[in-house]
Amino acid sequence: MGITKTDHFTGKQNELAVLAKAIGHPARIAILEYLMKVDTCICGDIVNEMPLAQPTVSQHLKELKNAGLIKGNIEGNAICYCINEEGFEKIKSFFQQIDNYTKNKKNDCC
Amino acid sequence: MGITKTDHFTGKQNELAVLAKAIGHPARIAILEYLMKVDTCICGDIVNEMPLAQPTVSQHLKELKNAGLIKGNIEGNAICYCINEEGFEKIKSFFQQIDNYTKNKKNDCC
DNA sequence: AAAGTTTATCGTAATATTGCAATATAAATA
DNA sequence: TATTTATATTGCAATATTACGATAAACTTT
Repeated sequence: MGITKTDHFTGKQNELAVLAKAIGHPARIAILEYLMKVDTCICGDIVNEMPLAQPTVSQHLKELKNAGLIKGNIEGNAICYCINEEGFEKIKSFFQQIDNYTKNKKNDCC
Repeated sequence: MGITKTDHFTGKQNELAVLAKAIGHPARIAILEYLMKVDTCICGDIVNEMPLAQPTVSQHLKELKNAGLIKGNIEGNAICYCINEEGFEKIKSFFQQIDNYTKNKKNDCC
């Protein structure tokens, strides 16, 4: 079908899935890494840094923004994108949960 | 196209993308949470806990296993699945990197 | 105003994902 | 050995994703 049955899962599970899914593409990871590297909002050359066509990069940026992992403002004829820490905060607790679990894990059969 | 241009990205970026993508589905998050909750390898009732048909759950388990997020052994006529901490270790450093960045972030225009 | 620059959107093709019914496989048990 | 139980695989339909050319939109510069 290709359609995810979100109705059957909790809001948190769906929210986390959206965030993880957004990270789940090498181009989007490369974009996030680039935004961290330059540490500035004059990011007009993201397209030049990517091995993808401009419309494709634009689409990936849109997805990152929709997921809440980056934020951006219009600045003249350039767009200013940067990391949105709020999005990452939401994922953090999930990984802390995993971390916590693995430290106290009792079973060891696998 | 639907095909990801993995060739143009680094091995790390692709590896991380695979892991994040595997987490990027509510059913797979629910499975991971369940495995943590029960903290045992007698996990034969994952299917009963999920609002999905048995073949669908089996497929999601397979994807989690392929990504290295869970591991499993055959135990009689039941399968023993549990969290594979190695997979999560690989993601951890990426989030630490993000965390580190947001703490020292200089720009604040967005 | 015209031309240039930069990013977004539209349309489309190719491939991937999701989900399930049907069936297969494999071990446990009667 | 036949039946039951539990998981995996196959095959398929519906939808989603990825990528890009063409074009639009919006601002800058000449």
